[in-house]
Parts: sequence; C-alpha cells; structure tokens
Amino acid sequence: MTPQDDEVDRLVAAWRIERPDLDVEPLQVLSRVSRLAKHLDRARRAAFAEHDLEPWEFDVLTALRRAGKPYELSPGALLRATLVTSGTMTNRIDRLAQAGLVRRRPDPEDRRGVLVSLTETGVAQVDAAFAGLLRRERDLLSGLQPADQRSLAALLRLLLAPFDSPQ
Amino acid sequence: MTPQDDEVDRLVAAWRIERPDLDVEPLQVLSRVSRLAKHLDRARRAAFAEHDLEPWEFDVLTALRRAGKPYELSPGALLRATLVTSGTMTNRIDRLAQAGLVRRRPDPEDRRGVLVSLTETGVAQVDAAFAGLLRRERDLLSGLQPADQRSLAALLRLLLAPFDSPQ
DNA sequence: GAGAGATATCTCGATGTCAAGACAGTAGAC
DNA sequence: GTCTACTGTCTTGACATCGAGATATCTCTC
Repeated sequence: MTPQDDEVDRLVAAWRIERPDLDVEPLQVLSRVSRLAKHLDRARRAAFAEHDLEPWEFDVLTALRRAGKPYELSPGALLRATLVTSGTMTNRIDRLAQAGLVRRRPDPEDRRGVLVSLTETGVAQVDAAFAGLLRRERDLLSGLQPADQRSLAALLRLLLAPFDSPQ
Repeated sequence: MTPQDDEVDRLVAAWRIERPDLDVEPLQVLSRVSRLAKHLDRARRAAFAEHDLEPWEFDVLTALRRAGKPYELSPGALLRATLVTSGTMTNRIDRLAQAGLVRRRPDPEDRRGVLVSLTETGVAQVDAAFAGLLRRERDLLSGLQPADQRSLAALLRLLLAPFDSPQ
C-alpha cells in the first residue's frame, strides 16, 4: 500500500481543520465518486471524438444496441436507460435521426407511442466506439488488481441498488 | 451477502449476449461510477434546495469555506477546485456576487488578478447547507459497514490519483 | 360505453456549461 | 531594458439539459 494522496484527501483535511465539529467521512466515498465521474466524462468525450460521436449520442445508441435485434426501443425505455428527461430524449432522437444513426416509426400497438431503431450506420458507429471505449476504460482501471476491481464493483453495487430498485 | 442485481448487472448481461467477443468487465466499475454520480447529483440538488442553494453555488462556496479565513481565493484556484472552465467560473462568481454571497476585489499583488471572498451571509449559508449535505450523505452510505466504506474510499483513491497528480 | 386518471411523447422557455478567443499584465531570456 | 511566451480573467455564441405544461391515447372502473 502506497496511499498516494488525492484531491479528496486534501479536501477532507481542509474540512477537518475548518469544521472539526463535523464528521466528514462520507466525503471520502461520495466526493470521490463525483470527481471520478467528472474525469471519466472527459476521458469518454476524448475516446468518442475518434469516432465522431458525442457522449450523449453514444448513450442512446448503446441502449439501442444492447436491446438486440432489431435494435428498437421506445423513447420512454431510452430515457429510463439514460437517466434524462423526456424533453431531452426527444431532442436527442431528433438529432440522431437527422444524423442518420436512428430511425423513428409509430408504434403499431400504441398510437401514443413511437419506436426508435438503429440504422446500419448507427450499428457500425456504436460498435466501433464501444470497442474503443472499453480499451480506454481498461486502461483507466489498470492500476487495480482484478480482485480489487471485483470488490470495488461489489461495493458500488450496494450503493447503487437503492436507486435502481425503488422499494 | 445478498447481491441484489442493479441496473449495471442487467446492462452487462445484455452486452454479454450481444457482444460475447468483448470483455465488458470495466463497465462493472465505471458504469456504476457514472450512474451513481448522476443519482448523487439529484440527491444533492434536493438537499441544497432546503437552503436555497444550487449545487454549482455550493461547489464554489465550499471551496472558499475550506480555504479558511479570510475565505478568499482567486478565480483560477476556484476553477481548479471545481473542475469547470474559466468562462463558467466568471459567470458563477458574477451571480454569487449579485446574490450577496461573495465579494470580488482586485488582487493587490497581481494586477491581472482578482480575489473572491465569502460574505458573512455566504459563510452562514454554506455552513448550513454543508451540515445538511453530510446528513444526507451519511444516509446514502448507511448500507455500508464502516470498514466497507473505508475500503471503498481506498479503492476509489487509487483510481482517482492519476487524474489528480499529473505525472 | 363513458368518464377519470394514467401514460407516452413532444413543445417551449430558461439556464448553466463549454470552447475559443480577446485583453491586460507578468516573467524569463537575452 | 526589451521581446516573447505565458498566465489570469473575462467575453461571446453555440448548445445540451431541465422543468413545466400541452396533447393524444390508453386502461380501468362502474
């Protein structure tokens, strides 16, 4: 163990001086999550730039790709998968359709509904970008032993579960 | 151990079917970090609403608060602490100053520079909001034993270190 | 089969962020 | 001392997101 200090260690140390009356332990975990996510966003943006994709485009395309053939989901399913609002999703689909990566058609079973599907170009684009992303993510994780990665994943799952399974 | 499945487990399972040729293990960690950060943002927004603060306001105010008396930093220091661009920081300081939470004055040592400091109202506001945030964060972490929290923090530190200490 | 409430999608206006560049001032090399 | 490169802050325009509300359709109950 060589516990190299990070920005959060400095932040926690500063709080301990300024507010010795408070228990700031929660920051050790949650501030790291937030900061890491921010750095991650930037790394992802760089990875996708090689494939002419924005992170938000990738998020939608992968949700469709994961659904399997015929790579088709409703906007509602997409917004639940991506944690954005409905207005945002409408806008995203508009732009992806304009870029020729997805297609919209009315849902034959529900006349309120719409179905969004990947075009061939969309499939190709997302597959290329996903492989590139995994390469880069493996890189970011290279400082951790496989066993550490697994325990980290398990601990994060515990934190995440209450959000993902309401009740 | 009752490993309740979360959204990322489902996501990884879907990829294993769609792209059995790829090793998607990195997602177990990094997708959880991203999703957790998103949920965290919402929880923080709710916590700050009780104190009439936006998350972006809180970020700036805490950076100043942590600096200790006289709670004063340059815009440059603030943007490094908050991971935003300079244009964003100028805008944030403008609005915080207008709200009476911070004050701007020219840096006497460097005529390009500016120094931003908390007003009394700013200190009171950020102290109240910070206590509230810690309460809520403790709540979010209540599913983890203290020992687990520490190992989680340690593992996250390893991931974060390369970003925070360039070279 | 009519009505009430729920659901799916879209529209619109406000807002916070970013990227690029402008500008003033500083600092190091010669 | 002067020039050049760098630094610190601010300006601007484009853009993605959100929240609230509008509209159309479905579903459940009676």
